[in-house]
Amino acid sequence: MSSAKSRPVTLRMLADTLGLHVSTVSRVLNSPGVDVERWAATGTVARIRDLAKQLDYHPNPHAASLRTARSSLVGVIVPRLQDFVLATIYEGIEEAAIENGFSTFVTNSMDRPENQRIRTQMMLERRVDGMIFGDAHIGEEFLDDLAERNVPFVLVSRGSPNHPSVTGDDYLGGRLVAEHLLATGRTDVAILGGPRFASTFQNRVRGAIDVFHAAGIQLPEHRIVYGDLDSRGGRAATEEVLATGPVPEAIFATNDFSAIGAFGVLRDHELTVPTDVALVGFNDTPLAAELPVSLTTVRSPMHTMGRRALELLLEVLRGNPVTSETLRPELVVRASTGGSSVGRSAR
Amino acid sequence: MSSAKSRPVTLRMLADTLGLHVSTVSRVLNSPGVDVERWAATGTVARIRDLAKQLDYHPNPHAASLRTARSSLVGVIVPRLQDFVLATIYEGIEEAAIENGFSTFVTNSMDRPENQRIRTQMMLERRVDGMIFGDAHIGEEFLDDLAERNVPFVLVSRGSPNHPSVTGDDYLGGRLVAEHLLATGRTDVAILGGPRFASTFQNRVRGAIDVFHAAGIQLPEHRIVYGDLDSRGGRAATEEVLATGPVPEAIFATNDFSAIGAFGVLRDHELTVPTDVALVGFNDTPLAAELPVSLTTVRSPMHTMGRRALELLLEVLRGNPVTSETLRPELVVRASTGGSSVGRSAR
DNA sequence: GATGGTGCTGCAATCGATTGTCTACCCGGC
DNA sequence: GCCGGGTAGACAATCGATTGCAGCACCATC
Repeated sequence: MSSAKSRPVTLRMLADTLGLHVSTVSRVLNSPGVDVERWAATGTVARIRDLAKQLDYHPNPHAASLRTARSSLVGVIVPRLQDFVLATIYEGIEEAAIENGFSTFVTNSMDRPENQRIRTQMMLERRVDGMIFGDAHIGEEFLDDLAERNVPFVLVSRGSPNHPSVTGDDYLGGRLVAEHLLATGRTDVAILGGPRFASTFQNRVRGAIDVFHAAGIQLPEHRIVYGDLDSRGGRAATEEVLATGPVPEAIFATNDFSAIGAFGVLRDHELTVPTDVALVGFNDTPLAAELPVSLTTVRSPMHTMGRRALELLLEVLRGNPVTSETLRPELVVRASTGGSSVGRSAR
Repeated sequence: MSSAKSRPVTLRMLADTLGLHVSTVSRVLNSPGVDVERWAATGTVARIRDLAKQLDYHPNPHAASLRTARSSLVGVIVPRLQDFVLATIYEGIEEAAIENGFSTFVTNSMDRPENQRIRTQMMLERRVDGMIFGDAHIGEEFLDDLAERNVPFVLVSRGSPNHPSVTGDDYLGGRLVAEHLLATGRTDVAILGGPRFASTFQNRVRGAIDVFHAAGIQLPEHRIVYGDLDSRGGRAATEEVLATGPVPEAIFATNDFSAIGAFGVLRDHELTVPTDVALVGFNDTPLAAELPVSLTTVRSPMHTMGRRALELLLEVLRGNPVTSETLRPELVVRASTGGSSVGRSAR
């Protein structure tokens, strides 16, 4: 009745129906384009290829991986896929993986080192060819261990001095924000600084601080609040800013989600953006442009970052030397710093 | 110098160093708990297990899959991982997969049927044991084809009459919203209805319409706008609502992101939420609670939905009969319909 | 006419685990 | 002394593809 789940076509089936040996068929199907002539007569090549197409042959990846000890699999670990930024980076990774005949496993570490370890272990047991980490912690020795065990990997989004990575230029991003704020006349600025273990946030903060410093402005300690930066965390951090000092002229939220939380708090305190307080986010997520008061932010090439990370990993897998890459961010000025009074995207 | 990437431990190594046969070792390591006694003497079992632990043995999944024709892999296709809702569902899927010794591949279809086909094909070539689709389209024959080819799969989030699925009760969700709006005195309501091919949105709309209808209210056609519902789409849809009729008393945005777009448009038109227009979203994403005016919405158990979908798939894989499941949503009343004037979450 | 390519294809080992079938041994019972 | 029946474990085939090594035919060259 039901077209039984017919066993997949194997190399042997092809070989037998063609009266050839599996090895011949294998070589022909694995040789790209022209240099297949090296392995079989033109007619034979055609017959093999035709039959393979006709029967919809696809090699069993488990058999191939068993033999070659390569799996064309990469493991990806991110803090959290719910985070738009990481989801986008992953989309880039996955897209590039497909283009290169690779497949990816993703999992969340929730930024907890023990998860990172366990999940990495699981992926290695699955015999992935390499790993991509989006959740590197500053000063962690885990990555060094892995490198010592010769596990191929690259970092994305967050960097680490001794390992190849693809990141945004967060330091520059931070500088751009600070310069924009200075240029629009705000010198009393609070920063929602994100977790201390993430290079992204720390570099953004450093960039901003350096610019202010160069302008002769020293941000007092209570103006920088560290902590988790989802929209909830942004709310908490902003409350803290308002609780520990006078209302600042501007708030630099080092990601867009925390900016949304900040918006809410400011509104609760009957403070208007941008007249009472200017607000800047980071990442230019789609929401930034669509908020009631559109958000000034820094656009970072998240998708590209993911793509490049995968491509870098491929280089590592090929045994080629690689160097870390830094992608250039771009300031997007909108209404929340008085850029354009319309609540529309500037795109 | 560098601790060479020592070849992984194999069954044969264990067997040889213990002076046993691989088959014995295999059986012992694969037998759970007690009935291992069937295969080897107590002492032998201990020796095998100890050595396996000591050498950190992990079976080569490719070898096992080749032999057993099972991979413990599942493929997941979602419209887009950037979408918080789908990302959360996927997190649930992945979590449950890990607990059951499975691994998952995810990919985006961007809701385009040809992508769905191609990506599914790729996953089948990777020899996944089953598939989970989060992007079912109403009236599409692709899933029927797959079912006919005996590919095990389940649907999640969006349902389809003839295939097992785990969904939220979107119809009920729609009803809850409409009842709440009626109860708070709004009868002229516009609905941002989402794409027509997605059961989720369509059921939410139907639920709302049915309630109004039962109350003797017939929503005019121009009050329901269909189309993509990211924050950008929500903006466009809301503009259309305002352009094609008088300002409604309430807007039911069938997901939270479109509600954010709606917020922006209303603000541009100098309309206040909830006094001029009430606003309701759907999904209760974290942003909903943190918006300047916190958003009334419907909480749907996204994470659980993902978990159940994977568990359902496992039942299918075991050959057990399964029935679709519907998870109960919950109305969360906040400031955007006048529920609580504070911009805080009610949590 | 022997030698040596070269062009095409076959042989067989191998990757690591799973699993149906067999065997050797021990024990008790008659 | 022989038989039946466990127990503890070994043997060997198998999954499907990859790849080093031959082998053979045919032609050209010296």
